[in-house]
Amino acid sequence: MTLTQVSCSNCSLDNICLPRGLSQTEIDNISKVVKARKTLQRGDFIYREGDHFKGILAIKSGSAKLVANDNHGNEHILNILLPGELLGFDGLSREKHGCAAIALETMTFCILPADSMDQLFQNLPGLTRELFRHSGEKMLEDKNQLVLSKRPAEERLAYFLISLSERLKRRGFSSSEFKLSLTRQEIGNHLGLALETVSRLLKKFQDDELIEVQNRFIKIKNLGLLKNLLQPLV
Amino acid sequence: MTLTQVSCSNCSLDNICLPRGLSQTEIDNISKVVKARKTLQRGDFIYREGDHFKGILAIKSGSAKLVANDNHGNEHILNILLPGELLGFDGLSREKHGCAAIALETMTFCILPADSMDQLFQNLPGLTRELFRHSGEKMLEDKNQLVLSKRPAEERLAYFLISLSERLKRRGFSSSEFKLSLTRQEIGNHLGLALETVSRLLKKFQDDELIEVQNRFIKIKNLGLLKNLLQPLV
DNA sequence: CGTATTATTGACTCCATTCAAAGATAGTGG
DNA sequence: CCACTATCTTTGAATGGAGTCAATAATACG
Repeated sequence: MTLTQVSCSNCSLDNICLPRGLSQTEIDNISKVVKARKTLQRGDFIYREGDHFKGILAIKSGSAKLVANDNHGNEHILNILLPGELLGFDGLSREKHGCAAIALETMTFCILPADSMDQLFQNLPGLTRELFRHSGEKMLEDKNQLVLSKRPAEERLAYFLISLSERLKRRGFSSSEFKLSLTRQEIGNHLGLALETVSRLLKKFQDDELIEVQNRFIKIKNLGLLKNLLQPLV
Repeated sequence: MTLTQVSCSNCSLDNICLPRGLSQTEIDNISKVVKARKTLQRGDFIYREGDHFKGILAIKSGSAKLVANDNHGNEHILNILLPGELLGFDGLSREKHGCAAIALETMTFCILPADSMDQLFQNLPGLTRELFRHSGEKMLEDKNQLVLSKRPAEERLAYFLISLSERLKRRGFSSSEFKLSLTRQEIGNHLGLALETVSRLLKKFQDDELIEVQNRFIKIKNLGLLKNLLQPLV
């Protein structure tokens, strides 16, 4: 993979990515060390479990999944990452990645290289705080997922759809219509459900006129009712 | 609660707490801002959900639980914290705590105050890295829990016992005999199981001579066999 | 010593899984 | 462009693991 210099100040993600809330000088400083990698295709590894930590990544376009493997060869999809979101934190503590990141579709991303991070900590306390903020945010999401994992199948799937919708909205995409770049298998894996259960529930949601499903395209028809399904959460 | 000045350099937790791997000068710098709070009792709140973030805490003695509440009044125990472990990260991103922390038994802790953190980031990149390391560590644990939440009851309980044992060992406590400061209810809540299931499984583990249970005292008799139960994990 | 909380044990029920088979979709090469 | 294949999705029927309900026993606590 080749690296190219990027400019954060004219990036289309400027106010949803790292620099959010930083001064122009600070952004210029970041620009100096941020690199962009070229395009990946569905199934390509962004990094593998055990890979040396090379930095925090920001998704510019496309999406990715974080995957942990147990020693029976089962994949566990821990997280889905959308444009403007950061990944790589799983490599922060041990210099090695604790799980793999895999492209779900054609995607591009930027890198905040590990070797310049210490220097950034010293020069840009604002960035440091922002990174902590982001990592705290990720932890809260994990907590939510953990609470969710104890809830019945219907709630899990409803929450999954709502959460995707809200995250897409936050990034300026349509929150009511989107394409899932995941198979039923992958959704089920992520939520701890059998793929058949996912299929049945999507059908049920459609029958109840909460959503419209066309293969991997989802149209949310009644967000209110969908949210009612997870009354007990949040 | 009253705060008192502490010295990190002669703390009994010196090499398992924050300062691990920092220079003497750096430790002295931390000492200047770290405060200690007085003793809490079982059931006391360390902080509540929604409380303003006041800093990262380090447990000196005793244990605590992190609890999230859904809006039906159900508690969800997200994590158990042991001596030498850090908490408070859930308040880092939004300046407000995302969950509550409650003492499980008599306990004491130190505080790295929020208002001195920016200053520390600038002066002590080593500490910043250490904090990131710790927060990354916590995220890996969360990932493990997430993977675990999809596994059958037996594996979840086995993993819970093994994980406690290993964490206690790392901190210099006995890894084969310890007191659970949790009720069956709380264990079940944490693992997403009914309290009856926890009771039945502890009995089963005892019948299989993996452990010895005496109320809340646990003695691990055959760690190897216990670990076999979770072949598929880690 | 008596009361409240916590733990054990059994019987029954149900949600989600597994197994199985058929149908739809996407991608490939002739 | 169509046929062919691999992959993914839907749907039904049967099974089982863990939950719920209920009653008793043990422990902790004032």
